[in-house]
Amino acid sequence: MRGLATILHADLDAFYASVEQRDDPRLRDRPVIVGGGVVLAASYQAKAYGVRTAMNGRQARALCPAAVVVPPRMAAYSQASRAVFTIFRDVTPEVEGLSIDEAFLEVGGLARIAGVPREIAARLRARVADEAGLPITVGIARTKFLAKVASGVAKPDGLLVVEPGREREFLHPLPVERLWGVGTVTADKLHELGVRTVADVAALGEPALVSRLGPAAGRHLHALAHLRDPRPVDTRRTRRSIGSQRALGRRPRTDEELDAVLAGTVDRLARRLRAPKDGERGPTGGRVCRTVVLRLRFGDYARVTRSHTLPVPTAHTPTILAAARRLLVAATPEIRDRGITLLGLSLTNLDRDDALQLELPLDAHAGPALDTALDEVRRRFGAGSVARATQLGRDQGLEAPLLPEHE
DNA sequence: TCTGGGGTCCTAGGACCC
DNA sequence: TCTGGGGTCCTAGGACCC
Repeated sequence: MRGLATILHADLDAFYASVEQRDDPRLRDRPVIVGGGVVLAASYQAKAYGVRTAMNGRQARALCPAAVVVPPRMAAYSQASRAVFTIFRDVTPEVEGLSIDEAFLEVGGLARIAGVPREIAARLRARVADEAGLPITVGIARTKFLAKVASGVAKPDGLLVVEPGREREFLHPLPVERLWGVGTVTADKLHELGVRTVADVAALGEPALVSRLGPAAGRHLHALAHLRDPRPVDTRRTRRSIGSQRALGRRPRTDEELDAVLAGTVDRLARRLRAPKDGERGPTGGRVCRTVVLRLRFGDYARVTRSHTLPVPTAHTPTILAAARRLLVAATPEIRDRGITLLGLSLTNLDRDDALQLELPLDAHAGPALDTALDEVRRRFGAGSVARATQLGRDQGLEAPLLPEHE
């Protein structure tokens, strides 16, 4: 039973840099850059000099010579994130994490016990400041999209409510670049159509947007410009892929070096699959993957992917490594040709690992160990499951010798 | 600008099946 | 013998986000 949707978008400000300023008083009120080769985060004092996330480190230091550059401490950021998400979930169980530092909170049902949304958000901001020591901006609206846009407008350390009925006057004057989902490419395409504000988008009409941006993006943007966004806060979203990649520099690499990097990457990823940490999206349990994606960046910085889908989902390191190696070997001639500057791997098509793994002695055909195992299968998957599994095994050409005929 | 590392979602073409 | 539409799965690439 959801009441009228009221959605908070809570977004920590300059997250990594704020954690550094919190943990080292000497950094407070000073320009701080997290990351060396490239800027992972910049404090607002550094942003004032034009420093931006993802900027080249040398360029950033040139813009802001007074900045303190600190190496990232990912463990500290994870811990800070968990503390903040604990506060979120204390406000409402309906929390949907978007990333390490932002989430949607549905507070529509809380009016009678917790007050109006502005009060709920003000208390949330105060608690995050007091208990986690971090600045956070909150946008409030009837839809996710507007809440997200509102927090972006209110940053840093702000609170902005888009009042019901006043959505259009808030949204339409904004430049299209403000919209969630519009990046440089889409913004350029819109500019070519003479579109600069959201009002221009709304006036354009869906067919024109679809023909320029494609069906999904066009329809989506058209709906958003007309304030239509039915997406509810979804607490159950789970990860769709995990990945890891490493920049390799320009130096030539031997096949052996690349294989070692690949093996290390597969090992880390497979471990994460089998035993994921409780992340901002809540406990995930064991996972399996079915598709292995090799990511390469050549010497000229062009990127490609090569993928393979396995017949059966797995979290088995050697199985994943074998698939990844085949992809890498197939790409080796091109790598020799063009050089390689990045090697990465993604595991996608994730699913819950709900396969029941039971170890049985080899001679268990009719023994009590088998009966116990089959009881467990029936308990977990229902009375007919053993018979279905037997048939499935036959269909796939397995003899299914352990499964009794009479089921 | 000599360019990280972690993700999400969409598109398009080909294979394959009915 | 040729042609048809609909649907799913796989692969590769691209835009976008933090």
